[in-house]
Amino acid sequence: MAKYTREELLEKIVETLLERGLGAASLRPLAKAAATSDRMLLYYFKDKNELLQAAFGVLAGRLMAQLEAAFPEGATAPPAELLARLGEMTRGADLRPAMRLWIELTAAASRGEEPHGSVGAAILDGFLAWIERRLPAELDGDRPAMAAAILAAVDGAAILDALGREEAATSALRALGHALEADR
Amino acid sequence: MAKYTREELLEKIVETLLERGLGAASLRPLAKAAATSDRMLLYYFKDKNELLQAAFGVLAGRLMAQLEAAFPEGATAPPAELLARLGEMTRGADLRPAMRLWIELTAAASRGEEPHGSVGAAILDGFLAWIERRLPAELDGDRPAMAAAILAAVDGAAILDALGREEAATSALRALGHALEADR
DNA sequence: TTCCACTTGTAGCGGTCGCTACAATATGCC
DNA sequence: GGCATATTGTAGCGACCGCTACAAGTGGAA
Repeated sequence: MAKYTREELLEKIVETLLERGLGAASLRPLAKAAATSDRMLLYYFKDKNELLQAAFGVLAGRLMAQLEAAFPEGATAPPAELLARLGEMTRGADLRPAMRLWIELTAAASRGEEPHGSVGAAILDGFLAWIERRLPAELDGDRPAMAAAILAAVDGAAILDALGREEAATSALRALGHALEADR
Repeated sequence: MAKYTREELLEKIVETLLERGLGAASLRPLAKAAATSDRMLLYYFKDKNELLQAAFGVLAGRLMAQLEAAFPEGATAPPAELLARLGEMTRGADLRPAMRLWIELTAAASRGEEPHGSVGAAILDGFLAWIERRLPAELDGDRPAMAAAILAAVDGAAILDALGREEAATSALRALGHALEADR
């Protein structure tokens, strides 16, 4: 019997990642936060990249579950409402750390680092598809474009938030929502 | 007479930063790319943070000049057109590296790192003000909110781009532009 | 020419990084 | 109990990090 299973370890890693960010994600600190040693992390994961990849997998699963809970499969909403609710969720206290991590992941991906690039793209595709499924079928424009628009708006607001301009983020989302409402 | 002035050094640092990113910005590589030594960087700048801060200052100035050239002070445009043109510019080949760097800067800022936080916030405020000045005075909603909306849309598109989803970024900008057009 | 301040090179400090070699311990199976 | 296998600890490698001490070189002013 191992002291910790790979999965338990992963949960703690995800926690630490959310709390401290990708920049602070070196083996020894991660291990310490998970009450184990760097040696053990590399026992369960062949290298740091595999560890991160697995952790992001877990995290993406969690996020999807949270989204699902707030917005069950089958339900749909007009773009403006979807944007408003997603904005509210992603900017709330419990998803903030995830959005920060998301920006860090994107930053690393933009420089071609792996596994960040492929992991990030996969998560993004997942979110795009998720949003698209929640858009009414009778939408006049194409739904993929509308899904992309909503995701871009949420991510843009996350950037404003990350720089401490929460009022700007709030009004940006409101203005974009208003525009989407008028657009039909 | 020094071999290089502080300003010449800074120009090359900015170039390297744009090319290789914030993650690769350690003193020795930066110095090498500028054909000098880490020793000299710390002769002209009291530490790495001061160097970065100065470099970002130079970069922000450059960007503003480019924006200014494409969109002189005094000119205004309706939100949809402004968004379209800004999107085109920031996603073009010559501003891409700057947008990547912008995301990296935001990522660092979101973790409270300095000087990234204050530098990033200052640049963001500058852009917001710049956009606001180019919005028609007779805009019905408040102009700050519209400026924030446009900036968020551009930044959101930059995130999609950074993750290799350029088609999604394109259609997101188009959809948001269309919505802004309908909203009056 | 002498002198002094500015500029630059060399070397190295203490620290962290990812990762590995190797040995010790613990655990389940026969 | 004996044994193989799974788990964990200890130690350290070579590379890089930001930064500093110190001395040498350089050029202009007097």
